[in-house]
Amino acid sequence: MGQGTAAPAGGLRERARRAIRAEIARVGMELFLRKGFEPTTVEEIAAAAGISRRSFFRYFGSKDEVVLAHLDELAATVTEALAARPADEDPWVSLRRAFDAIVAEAEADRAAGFGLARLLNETEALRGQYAERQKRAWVGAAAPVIAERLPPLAGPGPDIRAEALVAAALGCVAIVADACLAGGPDADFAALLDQAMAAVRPLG
Amino acid sequence: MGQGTAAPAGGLRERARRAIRAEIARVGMELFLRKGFEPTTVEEIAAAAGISRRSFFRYFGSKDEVVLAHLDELAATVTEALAARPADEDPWVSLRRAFDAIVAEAEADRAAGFGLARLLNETEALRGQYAERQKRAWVGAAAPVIAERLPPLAGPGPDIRAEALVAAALGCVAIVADACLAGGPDADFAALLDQAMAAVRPLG
DNA sequence: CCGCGATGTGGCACGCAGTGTCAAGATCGG
DNA sequence: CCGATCTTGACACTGCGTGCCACATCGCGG
Repeated sequence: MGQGTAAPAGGLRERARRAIRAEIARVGMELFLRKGFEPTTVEEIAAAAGISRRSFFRYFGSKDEVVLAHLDELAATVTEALAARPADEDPWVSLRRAFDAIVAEAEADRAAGFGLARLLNETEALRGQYAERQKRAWVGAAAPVIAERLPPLAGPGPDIRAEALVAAALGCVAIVADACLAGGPDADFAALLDQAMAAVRPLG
Repeated sequence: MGQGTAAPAGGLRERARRAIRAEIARVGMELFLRKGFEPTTVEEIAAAAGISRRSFFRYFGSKDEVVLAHLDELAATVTEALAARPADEDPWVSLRRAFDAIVAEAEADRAAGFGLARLLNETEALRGQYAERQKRAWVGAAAPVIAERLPPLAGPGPDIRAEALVAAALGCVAIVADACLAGGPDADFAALLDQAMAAVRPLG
C-alpha cells in the first residue's frame, strides 16, 4: 500500500488502474455534458464504461468526483507557471501572469472549458465543492512559492500572508469566471481578470 | 403565492411557519453538534422537532439547508455594517471594518461560532457549499454598496471591480477562518484578518 | 502440477436523502 | 354549519453510497 510512485507509472497494475479511471472520467463527462449532471446516473456511466455499478465506486468515491478530478492537474499548471516567474516580481503580478496559463488552456479547448464551466454553474452541489477544492489545491500548492518571496513578518504568530494573497486572487478568478459565463462565450477573460485584480490591488 | 412581506411578520400563518422552521433549525443544529452531521438522520431531526420526515422537507429543501440557513442573516449584518461606513472611505478599509461585525458576533457566542466552524470544517460536503453561498450572498449584497463609491470605469464592458473587491476580502476571511480553526480557540481573529487583508492590499 | 493467498470484480442487500402522490385533518370565509 | 384551501402524515419510489460475500484471476512456493 502507498506506492509512492508519483509521476508517470510504476506498477504494471497501477497503470491499468489509471487507464480505467481515465476511461470512466471520459465517458462520464461526455454523459454529463450531454444529459446534465443529475439526470445521469452512476448506473449509466458504469454501463458505458463497461464495468459494474459497484466497481465505479472503487474508482471514484462519488459521482461528484468524476467532475472534480480535473482540479489537481490545473493547480499543478498554475503552480508551475508561478514558480517560473522571477523571484523579485511583485507576487500579485506573478499570480496574474500565472493565471495566463489557465487562460491559454481554456482558449485551447474552448468547448471543453466552457462546457465544464456551464456544468458547474448549473449544478448547485458541484459549484461549491469545486470552488472549495480549487481554493485548497491552489493555496496549498502556490502559497509556499509566494511565501518565500515575501519579506519576513514583523510580529509574532503565524504568517498567512501568502495564503491570503492566493485566496484573494482566486476570488478574482471566480468573479471573472462568473462574469464570463453570464456574458457569453465572447467575453474577454484576460481583460476582465486584469480589471478585477487591478481593482483589488492597484499596482504602484 | 409570493407574499412579499419582508421584515418581521405579516400573515398569521406565516409566523407559525417561521417558528416551526426556527425550531427545526435549533434542534437540528443541536443534534449536529452533538452527533456530527452525517450520523444525524433527517428522521431523528424530524422526530426531535415533533414532525414527520416528510414535513421536514417542506421546511428545508435538504439536510444541508439547516446548517446553511444561517448565512443570509450574516450577510445582512455585514452589508448593514458596510453601508454605515463613510462613503469616501477606501472600500478595502470599509470591508475590513464591516467584518468587525462578524468578529463581534463570533466573540459574543463563542461556543456556537466555533461549533459551527468545526462542523463545517469536518464535513466536506458542507464546507464548499457554505463558502459558495457566502460568496454569493455577500457579493450580491455588498458589491452594490461598494460599486457606488468607486470612480467610474474608464473603458467599456462590464464593471466587476466591486465584486472582485468583495470576493478578495472574502478569500481573506476564509483563510483567516482556516487559520483560526487550525490554531485553536485562542487565535486572534481580528489580528489575523488585519494581517491577511494588509498583505493583499497595503493601504497607502 | 497443484494448492494457496492476495487482489479485483460483480451481485445483493441495506441505509439514507429526496420527491411524487394521495387521503385525512385543520383552518378560514361565507 | 359547510365547502374551499392549505397543511400534514403515510406510503412508495428513485438514486447514491457502503458492507458483505462469492467468484475469478494472477503470482508464489511446495
